Amino acid sequence: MGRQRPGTPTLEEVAARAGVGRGTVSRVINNAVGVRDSTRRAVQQAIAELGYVPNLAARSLAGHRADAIALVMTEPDWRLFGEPFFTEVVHAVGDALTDTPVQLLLTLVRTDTERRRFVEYARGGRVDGVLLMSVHAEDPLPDMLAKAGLPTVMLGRRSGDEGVTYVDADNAGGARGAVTHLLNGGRSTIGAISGPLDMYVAQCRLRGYREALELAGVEVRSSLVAECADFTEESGLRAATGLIARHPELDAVFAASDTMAAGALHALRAAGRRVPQDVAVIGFDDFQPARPTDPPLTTVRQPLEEIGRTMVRLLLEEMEASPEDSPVAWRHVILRTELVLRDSA
Amino acid sequence: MGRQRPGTPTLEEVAARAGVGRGTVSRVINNAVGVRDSTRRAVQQAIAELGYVPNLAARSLAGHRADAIALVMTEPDWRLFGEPFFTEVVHAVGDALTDTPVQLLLTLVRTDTERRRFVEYARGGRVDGVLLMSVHAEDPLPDMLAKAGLPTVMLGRRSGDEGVTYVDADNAGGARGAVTHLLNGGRSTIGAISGPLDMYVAQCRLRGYREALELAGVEVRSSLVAECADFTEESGLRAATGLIARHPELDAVFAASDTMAAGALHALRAAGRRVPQDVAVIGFDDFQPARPTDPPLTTVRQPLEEIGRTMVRLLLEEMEASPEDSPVAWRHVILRTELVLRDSA
DNA sequence: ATGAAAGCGCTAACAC
DNA sequence: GTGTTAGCGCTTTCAT
Repeated sequence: MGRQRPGTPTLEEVAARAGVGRGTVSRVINNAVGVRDSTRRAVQQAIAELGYVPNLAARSLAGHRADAIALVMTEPDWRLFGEPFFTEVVHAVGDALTDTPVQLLLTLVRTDTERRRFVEYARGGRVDGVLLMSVHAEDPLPDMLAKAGLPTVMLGRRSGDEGVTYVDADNAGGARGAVTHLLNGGRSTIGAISGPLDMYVAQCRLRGYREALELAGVEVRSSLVAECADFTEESGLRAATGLIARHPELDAVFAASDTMAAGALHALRAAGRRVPQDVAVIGFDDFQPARPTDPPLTTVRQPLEEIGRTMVRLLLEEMEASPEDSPVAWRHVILRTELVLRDSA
Repeated sequence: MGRQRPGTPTLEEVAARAGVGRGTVSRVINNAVGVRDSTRRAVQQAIAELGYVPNLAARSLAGHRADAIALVMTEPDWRLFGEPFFTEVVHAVGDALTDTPVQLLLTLVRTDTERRRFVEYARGGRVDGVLLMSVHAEDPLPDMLAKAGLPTVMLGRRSGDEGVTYVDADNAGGARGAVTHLLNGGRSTIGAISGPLDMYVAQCRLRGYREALELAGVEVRSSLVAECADFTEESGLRAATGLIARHPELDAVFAASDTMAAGALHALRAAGRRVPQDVAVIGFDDFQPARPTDPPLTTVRQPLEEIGRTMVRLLLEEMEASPEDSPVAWRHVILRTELVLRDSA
C-alpha cells in the first residue's frame, strides 16, 4: 500500500552538505533563534540545492505533535455537506488557520466504520485536535475523542449539559428576539419552521419562538409548528406549503435557518402571498443564498466567522496546554446573535 | 502547539503484558499470518486491557507509508465547494475506500499559502497519494505533486495533452450526442450555456455542441453561446436570461452542467416559455437537484460513481507500485457518458 | 512460530 | 552558537 519516495534527502544529508550538525539544521527549519545568520543561510542553501522536505512522520514521532487538526462532519446524510452552512464553517476555520503552521483536514464521518477509522487516526496522533460540526444528540464521537484525551471543540452542543468544549450562538435568545420583532410589528399568526428536533440547536430556536409568544400572551399552537428532517431549502419549502394550507391566515413565518427561509419564500410566492406585505419572513443564520431570494428577508445573524475563529482559538489553547495541568475540564462559549432588518417586518 | 497524550501504552508494553516479543504484537495488529491462534488471542486481550492504539507516526516512519490519501479541491472560490458535483465526488471516493484501511482527507487549496502548505504536507509523507478535482488550466499543483514523485490522479484534465494521470468523461462525445438528439427532434435554434473556458472540460463540452451543429450543417452562431464563470445554477439562470433576450426564437438549450440547466429552466419559466413544449433543455452531469426542477430534464449522464471508483483504483495501483519500476509515466482513462431521456425533447 | 535487534528521520536536552 | 546524543514507537529482517 504505497511506498514513500526513496532517495529523499534527509536532515543529516543537509547537515553534511552545509558542513554543520543536525541540530543546527533542525533549528533552521524550525525558525529557532540562536543561529548565526551566515550559518542559517548556508543551511538554507543546502536545503534548496537538495530539495529537502522534512519527513513529517519523524517530526511527529520525535516532536509529539502533528501540526494538523481535523474538522469533522458527522452526518449520515452526506448530501448535506454541500449546504451553505458547512461551506461557511469550513471557510471560517480555514481562514482562522492561515497564520499558523497547522494543516486543516476535512473529514466526513458517515458510518460506524468511518467513525472507528477516524478515531484510530486521531488517537494515533495524526492530528493534534478535532473540531466537530453537525453533531446530533446521540452521537458518541465527541465523548470518544474527549475520553481519549484529544483536544476537542464542538460547534453547537448536543444537550443542555454538554460535557465537551463547545462554541454556540445564543439560539434561544436570537429566536425570541426575532419573533418578538414580528409580534411588535403587528403580526399575530406566526408559523415556525423548525429544524430536526434531535438537534439541540433546533430545540433552542423553537423554544425561543415559544417563549416570545408566551411573553406576549399569544397562544402557542402546535399546528403552527412544522418540524423538518434537516435545515435545507427544500425542507423549508415543504414545511411552508403545509403551514399555508393549514393556516391561510398566516401573516408571518419564523424559519430556523436561512436556507429554510428561502424555501418558505418560494412556497409563499407560489401560493400567491405577497412578502412582506401579507407575510413577514425571518430566517436564522444569514448566508448569502446561492439564488438570491427576491423579497427582502430579515434574519437573525449567527456570527459564523467569529464562531470559527473562536473554535480555533479554543482548540489551539487546549493543544498548547500540557495534558497534566488541566485546570478546566471543558469550556463553553455562547456568542451573541444580531437581528438584521431588511424590511419593515 | 499540542502535545501527544503521555502515558499512551506502547507496543512494547503490550508485548510485556502478553508475555511475547514486540515483533509478535506487530504481526497481530497487522493481521500478518504465521501467529499461533492462542498467542494471537493473548496479544489481543492485552491490547484490549491496555486500550492500546498504534502510534501512526512511528508506523509511518518505520513502514514508509501513511495509510491515508488526500482529495484536494483547488478552487479559489471556496463557495463552490458546496456544489452538488463536488459533494457527489467526495461521496463516490469515500465509498470506494470503505473496504480499505485508507483514511480519506479532504483539503481545500484556495491560496498560494495553502498550496505550499499542502505540498509540504504531502511531500512530508502524510499521505500516500493525492486525488485532485476542480483543476483549472494553469494550476501548477498537479505538476508539483507529480514531480515530487507522489502518486497523483486528477478528475478531468487541464488540456489536450495532460502529463498527469487522470480520469475523465467523454465530454465532447456526450455533448455532441445531446445536441444531435435535439437536432433530430426538430429543434434548430439551440443555445449553449458553457462553463468557464479556462477549464478544459468546458472547452470539450462546447466543442461537442459545435461539432453536432456542423455535422448537421447548421450554422454555429456565437450569439447563441453564453460562457459562465462557473457551473452553478445562478450562472445558468443569468446566461439563459441573456439568451432568451437575444433570441426569442430559441427552441432548445444545451447546458454544460445539470445545475446550470436547472437555472436555465427557471429563467425560461420566468420568461413564460413552456418546457419542453416551446423549449427543450439538456444538461450535463445528472445530479439529483436539491430543489427538483419542475419540467422533465434530459441529461448527459456522467458516471460519477464510476469515475470515483476508477480514480481510487488507479491511485492505489500507483501507490502499490515500487517507485523504481515505473513502466508508465501516467495513464488516462475516459469513461463513456450516457444520454438519459426524460422527455421527448 | 517467535524473540532480538537494527534502523526509519527527526527533536530536544545536553555538552562544549 | 553549534555539535553530539539519546530516544520517539514502530516495522522488518534475521536468527532461532
